[in-house]
Amino acid sequence: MASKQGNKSDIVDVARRAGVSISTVSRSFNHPNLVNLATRKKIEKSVKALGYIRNRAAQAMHGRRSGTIGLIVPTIDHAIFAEVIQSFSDAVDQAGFTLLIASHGFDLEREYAVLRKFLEHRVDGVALIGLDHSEPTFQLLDQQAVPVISIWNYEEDSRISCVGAANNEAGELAARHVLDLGHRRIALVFPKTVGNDRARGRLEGALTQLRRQQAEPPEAWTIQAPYNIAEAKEACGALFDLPERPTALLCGNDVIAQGAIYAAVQRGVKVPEDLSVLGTGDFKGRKEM
Amino acid sequence: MASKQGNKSDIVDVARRAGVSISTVSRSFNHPNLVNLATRKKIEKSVKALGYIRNRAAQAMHGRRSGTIGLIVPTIDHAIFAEVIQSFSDAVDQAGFTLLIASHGFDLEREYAVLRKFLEHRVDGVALIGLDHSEPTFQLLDQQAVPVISIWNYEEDSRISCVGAANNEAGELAARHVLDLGHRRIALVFPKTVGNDRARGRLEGALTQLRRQQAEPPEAWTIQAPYNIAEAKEACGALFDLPERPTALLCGNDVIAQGAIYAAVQRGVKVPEDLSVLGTGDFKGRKEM
DNA sequence: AATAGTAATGCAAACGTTTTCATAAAATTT
DNA sequence: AAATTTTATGAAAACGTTTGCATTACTATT
Repeated sequence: MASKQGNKSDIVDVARRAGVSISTVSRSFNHPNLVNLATRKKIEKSVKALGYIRNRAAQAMHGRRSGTIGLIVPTIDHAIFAEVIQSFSDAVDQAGFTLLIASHGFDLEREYAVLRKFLEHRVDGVALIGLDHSEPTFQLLDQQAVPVISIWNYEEDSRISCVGAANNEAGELAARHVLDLGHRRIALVFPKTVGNDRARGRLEGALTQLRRQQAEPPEAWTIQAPYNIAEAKEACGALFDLPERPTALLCGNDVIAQGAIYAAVQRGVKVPEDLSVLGTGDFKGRKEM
Repeated sequence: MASKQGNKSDIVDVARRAGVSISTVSRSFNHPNLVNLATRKKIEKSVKALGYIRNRAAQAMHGRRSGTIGLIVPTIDHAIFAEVIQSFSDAVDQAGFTLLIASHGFDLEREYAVLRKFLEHRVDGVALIGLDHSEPTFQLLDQQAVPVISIWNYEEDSRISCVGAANNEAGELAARHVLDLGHRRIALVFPKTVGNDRARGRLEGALTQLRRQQAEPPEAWTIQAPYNIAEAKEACGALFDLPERPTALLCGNDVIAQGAIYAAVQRGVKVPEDLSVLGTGDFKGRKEM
C-alpha cells in the first residue's frame, strides 16, 4: 500500500518525489499542455503514490474560483423543491462545480444569514428561490457583486435575474380560458396570499382579467383554502351550499382543485357537466393503481 | 452608502481603517475575549463600513477546519432521501457548518468521484448513504482519514461507522411475528435484492427465522415484485391464483404490501380474516381525503 | 517602591497553492 | 554557424488569513 496513515501530502511532497519544482507540478494540473509529457507522467505517478489530493481552499485564495455554487431554498423536504434541487445539483455537478445547500424554513432572516455564510465560503454564484427577499439580502447581493439568480417566479422588473413561472400571466390565462368557455359566474379559491407570491400573482392576474371582462366575482365567491386536499374540500363545500352557485371554479393550485372536485362529487354536482374546475400547476395524475 | 462597487476589502483594510494591526482584527473574530472591548467596537465598525466578509478559504488553509460537511446521496428527488437531507442539513446548519451535497444516481463510480471532489474542498466530514460502496471509496476514506458516517442501514461489522435500520433483524422480527400469530404457510414478496442491501437484509433475516422454525416457504411462494403498487399488485395476484394459497404474506416494503392488499381485495380474499399482510417500513397511512 | 503577574497588542512566519518573470535547452530560421 | 524562436522548467512573490513569540502598559502583590 502506498499510503501511510495520517499522511497529508502537499504539492511540495509531490514535487520532491517527482524530482521537479512545485511550479511544474501546479502547471501540470492547471495547464497540462505547458509541461512535457514525460514530466507529467512522473508527476502523475508521484500523485498516485502519495495519494495526493489538491486543496481547493488554497486555490480559491488566488482569486481563482472556489468551484462552488450555493443554493438556498425554503425547505428541502418538499417534492417540488426536491425536484428543483435535484436538477440544479445535476447541472452544477456537470459543470464541475460543487453544490452548497441550505434551507431557511421560510424565514428571511435566516436566509440572509445563510447567504452571508455562503459568501464567506466565496461561492462563485448563488441561487435563491422566489423573489421575496429581505432588503439586507438584496443589498448584500449587489454589494458583493456575486452572480445570483432566482428560480421559481418570473417578473419583468425583478431586482435580480430570475427564471420561473409568470404567475400574473398564468392567472390571466386561466381566467381568460374559463371566460372563453362561456362562463360568467366564476368563483376563485386561492390559498392565503400573504407571503405567497405565486398565489398572489395568480390571483391578481385572474382578477384583472375577470374585471376587464366585467365578470368580477361577488365577495362570497372569493374564498381561501389551505394547501391540503381535505381542508380545501371543506372550504369549497361551503361554496356549494350558497343559494347561488358558480358555474366555474378557478383554483390557485392543483391541491385545491382536487379538493374542489371531491367536494362537488360529494354533493352530486357533476364535474364537468354542472361545474368546471380549473387548477393551476402541473400535478401529474395519480399514477398508482 | 458605505460600499463602493467592486470592493473586495480584506482583513488588512479593516485593520487599517480601525487603526489596529491585522492580528488584532483576526483575534477579535476568533478569540474576542482576548481583545479590548473598545478595540473590538472600532473593528466592528470598520467591518460594517467596509462590508467586509471573512474568507473561509484562507482560514481553511491554516489547518483549521473548512467548516463544511459533505453529504453524498443516491438521489435527492425522492421523498425518503429528501427527508434525510432536510434533517441532516438542519443539524449541520445548527452546528455552524455548511453543507456540501451531491447525488450519484446509484452509480458507485460517480460516488467515488464526488467523494474526491469533496476531499479537495477539505470537508471536515462526510456522510454517505448505505453500506454498499466501491473498494476505492473505502480506501480513499481511510487513507485520507476523514471522519465518515453512513446513514441508512446498521450492520455490526460495517467498515465505517453507521446508523440506520438493522435490516436482518427487521426481517427476523417480521418472520417471528407472523409465526407467533400461528401462521405456517407464509409467502415472501420482496423486491430484487441485487444492489438493494435493505431488501437483501430483510429477506435473509426472514428466511433465517422461518428456517429456524421449519416454515421455509416453497419455491413458488418466494416471489419478486417491483417498488410500485400496480406491478406489485399484479405480482401478488399470481400468488393467489396458485392451488395452495399462503395464509400470510411477508412483504419487503410497504409499497409491495399495499399492492398485495389490493390484489387480495380484488379476488375477494379478506384481509386480515383470510390473509395476514405484513409490510416492512413506516409509511404513514394515506392522509389525503 | 520594587516585583511579579496579567491584559492588550503588534511583528512576522506559516498555511498550500498559482503565477509572473527569468533562464536554460532545444528547435528553427537565416 | 549564428541568430532567433519555441519549449520546458524553476525561483520567488503573491493570495488572506492565523498564531507563536515578543513587547508594552497596567494591576496586583510583597
